[in-house]
Amino acid sequence: MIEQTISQHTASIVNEAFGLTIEPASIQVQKTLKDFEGNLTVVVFPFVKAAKKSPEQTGQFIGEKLMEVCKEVTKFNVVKGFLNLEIDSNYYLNFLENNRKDSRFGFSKSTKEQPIVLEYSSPNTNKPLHLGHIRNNLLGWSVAEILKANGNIVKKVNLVNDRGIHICKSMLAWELFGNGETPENTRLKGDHLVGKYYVKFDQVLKSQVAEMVANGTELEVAEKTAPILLEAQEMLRQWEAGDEKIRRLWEMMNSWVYKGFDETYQKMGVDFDKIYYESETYILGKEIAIKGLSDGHLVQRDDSSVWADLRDDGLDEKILLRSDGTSVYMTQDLGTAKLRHDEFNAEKMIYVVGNEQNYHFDVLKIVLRKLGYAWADSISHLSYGMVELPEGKMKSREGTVVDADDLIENMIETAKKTTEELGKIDNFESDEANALYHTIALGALKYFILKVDPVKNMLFNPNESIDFNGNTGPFIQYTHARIRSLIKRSGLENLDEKTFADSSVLDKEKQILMLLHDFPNVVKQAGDNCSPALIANYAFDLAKEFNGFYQDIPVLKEDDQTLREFRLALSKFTADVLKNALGLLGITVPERM
RNA sequence: GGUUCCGUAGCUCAGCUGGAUAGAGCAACAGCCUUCUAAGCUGUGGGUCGGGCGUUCGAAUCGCCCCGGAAUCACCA
Repeated sequence: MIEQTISQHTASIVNEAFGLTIEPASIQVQKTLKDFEGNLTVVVFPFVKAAKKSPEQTGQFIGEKLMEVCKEVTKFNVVKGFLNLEIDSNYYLNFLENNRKDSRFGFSKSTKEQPIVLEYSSPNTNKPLHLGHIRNNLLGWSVAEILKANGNIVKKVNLVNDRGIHICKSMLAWELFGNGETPENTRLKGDHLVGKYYVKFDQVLKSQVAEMVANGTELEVAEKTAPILLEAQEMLRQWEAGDEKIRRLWEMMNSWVYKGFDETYQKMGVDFDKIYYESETYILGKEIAIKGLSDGHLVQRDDSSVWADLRDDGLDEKILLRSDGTSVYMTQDLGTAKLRHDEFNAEKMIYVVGNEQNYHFDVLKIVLRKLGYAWADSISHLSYGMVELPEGKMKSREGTVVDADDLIENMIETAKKTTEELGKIDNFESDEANALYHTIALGALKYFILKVDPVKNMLFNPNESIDFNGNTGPFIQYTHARIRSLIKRSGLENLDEKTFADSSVLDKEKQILMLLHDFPNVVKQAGDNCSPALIANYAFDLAKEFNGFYQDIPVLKEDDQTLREFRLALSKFTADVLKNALGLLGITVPERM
């Protein structure tokens, strides 16, 4: 990388001339601002004191020295404390030569042996997926791809929350009011059917509570003792006792949900290497707690409940075993963490879970550390913000959730409508057209979600839907398609044997080359920060730079054969990088659109 | 109340390991389709980077204090 070369040279120049020892990595070499001449800029303020010269003189001095030792630097100028360097176009042409045929440009080879285990999705099986789950799923899948691109082995796991009181609520309501409805005889997607009865339960519960209150019961009491709620709790007890009839009902309804989820997962393009079911893992963790107690890391109270005391770590006390000896959510997570760590020999374990559980993961790590597990610090929580609607938070009770399936269907419909209006598909087969609608719709949705920094809450306005113009997935897809068509029309698809060492390069082309040159860095940074947003914004910058330039330069009409071929090669490489970048976001690029 | 996170243009978001005149897109306005895809391009207007103090050659970026918003603090998951 040219930036590093310059850093190193600068460090040794500064060391020799001013006696200042400085880490090359801490020297700032950044892109030169648009309005100044040059490509890369060294910030020389940090050396001024040691140089005992003015910033301008210091810059001048370092610039002259750099010209001597660094052949890639062809010119320089100094503005205040900024040393602007012009980099030899041949450097970027060589870069193009050496990388443009590499279909995995920007990605590292796998060098690791231990995998990173990444958990995401982790749905409840009592209702269909909504927009919040979409953010989780897209983030998880994309981060997995980005980590792979950085040479990691990644195992994607899903811990399905398939048991508990919420499931029993759906089951009970279906039993009472279902009239034998099934996905087959209602033609409803299984998860939606089950979700319908979860809502039904809530309605009945509410009316029972209202009735009790009207008859003089206190609200708080009513909310805890409504008949249908007691019945659901009884059902959970029977489930835990292994009651055959309840188990059969449970299995049947869960199987409906899984089928529905699979369909949604498939549409989103996400998948898993392993699926855990909480019904199989919820008992784990108890032993860990018991052992922790006998090892003296935990304390037992008079009612025989078991607690972890985290007050030394600035947190509170946390219960791990109830007085009846059963485990809580935290205890289960201790168990599944250990299971996962042992099963995969994981180097790292990442949990993609919403930021409402930040506290939970803080506690989880500290408890594991307290219990003496050395790998506690290999756990990290990839926390992400909520998706909010213009009215505020999504609330399932108030019917303000944006359903995942509905949203995807709407987007595909919009993509279809827009495409037809633009008259783009006149010569498409219907299969290709349908595939295109899906590609564009999902491209828009994925980009919309992933371009936002994960830690931030984000806003989704269903009325405005998702745009296809501007800083969007379809814009980048469009740029790619346009390049592919350009190459196709040129009849020069195979440029692999050509070299462009002597081509003249325009400033704007250099800008594009510099962006392409940056891609491996961006991938690395995205990996370090687990942030698809960096990739998304990079892809947009690249597409915009390309579009803005080649819009007005006639590539195919160019008389100079070498220049034409150079521009085509640059275009093709840009298309490949766009494809690679979007691939990390799960966005596919169409050949034409 | 304690803890954590967020606050940048009318709206949605970049920029944050301190660097030059804070950037995009949308919306608004003005142009560009006999020229490789107009899902595009070019231009105009729009900002006390929530507020204050501090650190320094330099702060949207770091520290402290306020203000506003969110999450969380269960023998729920």
